[in-house]
Amino acid sequence: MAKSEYDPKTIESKWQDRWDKQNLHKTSDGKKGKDNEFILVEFAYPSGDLHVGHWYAFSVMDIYARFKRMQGKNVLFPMGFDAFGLPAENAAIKNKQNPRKWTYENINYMRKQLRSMGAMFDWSREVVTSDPEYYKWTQWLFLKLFENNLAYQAETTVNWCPSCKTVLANEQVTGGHCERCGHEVEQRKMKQWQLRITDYADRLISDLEKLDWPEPIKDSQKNWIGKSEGAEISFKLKASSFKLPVVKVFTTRPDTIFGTTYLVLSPEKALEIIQGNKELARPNDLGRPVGRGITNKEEIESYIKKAKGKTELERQENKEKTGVEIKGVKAVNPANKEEIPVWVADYVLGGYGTGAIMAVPAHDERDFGFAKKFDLKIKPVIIPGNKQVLNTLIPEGLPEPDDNNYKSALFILLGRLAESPTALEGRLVNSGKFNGRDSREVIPEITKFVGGERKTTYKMRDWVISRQRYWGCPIPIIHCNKCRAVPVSEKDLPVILPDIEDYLPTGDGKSPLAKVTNWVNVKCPKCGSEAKRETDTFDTFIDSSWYFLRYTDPNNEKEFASKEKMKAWIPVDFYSGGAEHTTMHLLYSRFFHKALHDLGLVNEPEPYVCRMNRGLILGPDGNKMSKSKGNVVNPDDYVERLGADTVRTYLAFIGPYNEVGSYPWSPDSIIGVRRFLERVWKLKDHLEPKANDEVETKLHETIKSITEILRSLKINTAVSFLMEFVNKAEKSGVNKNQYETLLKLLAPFSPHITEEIWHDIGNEGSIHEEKWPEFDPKKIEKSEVTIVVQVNGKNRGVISAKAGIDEESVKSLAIALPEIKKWIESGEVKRVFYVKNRLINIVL
RNA sequence: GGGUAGGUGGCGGAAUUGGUAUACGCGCAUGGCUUAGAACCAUGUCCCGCGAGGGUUGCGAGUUCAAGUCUCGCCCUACCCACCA
Repeated sequence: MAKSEYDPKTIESKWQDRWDKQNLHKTSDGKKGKDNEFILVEFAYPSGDLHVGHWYAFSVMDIYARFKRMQGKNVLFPMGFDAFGLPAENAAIKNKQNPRKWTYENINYMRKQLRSMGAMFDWSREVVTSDPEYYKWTQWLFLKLFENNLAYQAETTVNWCPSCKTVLANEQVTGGHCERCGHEVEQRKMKQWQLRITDYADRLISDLEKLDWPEPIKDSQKNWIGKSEGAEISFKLKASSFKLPVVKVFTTRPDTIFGTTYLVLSPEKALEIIQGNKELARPNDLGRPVGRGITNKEEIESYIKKAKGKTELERQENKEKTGVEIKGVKAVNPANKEEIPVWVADYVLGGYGTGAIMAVPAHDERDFGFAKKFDLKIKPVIIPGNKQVLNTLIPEGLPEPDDNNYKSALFILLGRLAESPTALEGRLVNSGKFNGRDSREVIPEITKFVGGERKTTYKMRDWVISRQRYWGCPIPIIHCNKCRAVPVSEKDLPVILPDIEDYLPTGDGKSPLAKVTNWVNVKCPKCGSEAKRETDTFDTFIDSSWYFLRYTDPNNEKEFASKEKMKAWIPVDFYSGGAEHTTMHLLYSRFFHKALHDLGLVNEPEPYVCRMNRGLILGPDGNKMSKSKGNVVNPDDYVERLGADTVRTYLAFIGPYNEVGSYPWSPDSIIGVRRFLERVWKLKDHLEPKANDEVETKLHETIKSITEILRSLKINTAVSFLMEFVNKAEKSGVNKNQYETLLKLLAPFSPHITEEIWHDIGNEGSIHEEKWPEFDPKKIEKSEVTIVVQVNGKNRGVISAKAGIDEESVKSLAIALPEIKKWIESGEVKRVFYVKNRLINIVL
């Protein structure tokens, strides 16, 4: 055993080669006496370069997977590429490259980089979503949804990104901008393929209860789905000489209906009504266009035109309310038969609820703002039940309302309420026979009274899945004039994405594939007449909605995955990924899985038992890494300079992995980890023949702590426990046995250096196939404990004593201490609190 | 405006869940080895005070023998969502 320098570069590539040759990371579908454990990390997007974020995502989870494997689990830890989609295509176009060529070159390069991490990925199960062997099954699964009416094509208002020249799903628009390119998104009416995710809204919420997920993730999914329960209530419209249709409004607060002082229609809804659209507003008895009762039609039409021209961004930036009254028309409040004005305003959204609201300015801030601006009536109908709120509304000096002054107090109260609305609960006033009732309790009764219907609405919309872009999975549908949308027959799958020269997005609402006439023109599979292929491609999130299923059976040519293999691995035991996917991929794939479950294609209703969102690595300056800020850390440089083991262990050490924190990369701190590994390395030349008892105790404490901590992924403290042990070992000496245990504990973090030393000190076989050390509870039982002595809750001294010592003995030992004596002399001991083996507090 | 998570040294962060606050690492300081460096070694490092001692977990109150941890009020930060009735 020769003394040598720690040289990670040589060691790391040496072991990576050997592990490959030994097939060390190949996972079988079941091992005798071992439980299967599926540990999943969101697969890589082939953006071209492995950045620190990838390292953080994969290498820390690799530590966890290795830990589980050493603990005796049969661990599946696969890797693949989410290779289709906008970002790859946009990047390829920017680099004037064919998207296919660009993507596959990136994948090859990234595979190499991923290898340098020394992760235990089972590459034999690799999945690439743009491979026909994979997307054949994406198409097949889609057709199952289509056949069962879970996929449909419909004309709706959709998000259109003029820069990416395609539609986007709601989830892919943030703050009115395209999630991918950042361009402003427009609203367009287009016929698009959609999936009925809204049918699953309730189950997507209720099944969250079954999952072992952090509450914040559940909350934001619930929030996104946005369930709200309320009622639809009809308001009759009235004009001097014409009957007009009924308008339905959606409200969560039917209890406030007596306070409705006007009605507001969204521009979309108003258009339907003034044009006499039959769908939502029935034509009047005379069959005449309903718009005839309206006296300022031009004004309204020009307002609607303007409002619809606004982009999302303009709406958001300009919260100043605008609107126009529909003159000559009144609505009848069904609660009190009052005639109230009808307005059009774009603060009411066309796509939510019924696209029309009853405005209650006294109890809704938005309505209040609008009423103030246009000088509309404000009528309070609830007085606060909350005393505090009540008191802020009563002028000082006025006694609290009692029977005598009730009327005057109420009068003042209502005046105040009309001046500034408060979202309230309390007692109803101005509400006819419901006066005095509790506002919440009365909701069902009032709803019934006005002929309303209980109704639940969701913010979430159906998932728009077609894209007018080249680089995606073709939608396996053939359009025939007679038979309409016909599925491609199973034997003809996959519909191969043709190689084309002219792949640039066209912007005319059609995919570039539409120009490939010899591909587009086909015979109808049903009737055999001339037909055309669907030319849109799938949203990438379709590809990623089921990739984890394919990992269980990646080479199956007959099925997307066999039931048997899925039974062995699904549901995923642990899923780690980015927080940005909480309301995208994570929601989509839960839905997708549920749909497949309903069709009997998968066994489980939920795909992921346990989910954790990881945090973010920031640049050294504390800002999000970006090329423009020049703070991008290239992990390859650090691997080259300090070694992969150092980078992996540093990323584990940087902060807790079980929280969505953001941690700045510190070029200084990482050196501390390298020093630590150097010290582990040097220790091998200084092994003692005999075990030191203190070191032995520390070792077993370390085993215990690390085992507990790794389970919860508070992995940063695991590294510090290892450091503490090495500090101790350097001071007091370790023997070979203890050192080997240390190496095993360190092996998941730093697989190369530990393997090298493991062999260097005379072991055969891989350290990674060793069993995880177990601690001996007897060895961590302390014979001596340090007990803190407090006087009146302040630390005044410590005593050492035998573990398990009783209160009386501790008390007399404590009182005997000189530094305690002087405190006690000044008073009489009244009470004593003793926490076993830890603390005694003497209260004077 | 809504939801969620947080505020602990110069910095990243610990704290057995109510029991010695600042573990571990970085940085810094002093000394050493070295021609020189530091990715080396040793010691020190929350603040005030010469000292006994006192103070300290965003601010203010409260509960408790004991509070970073529990309760209430306020302030601030980050992320996600946002005219969703």
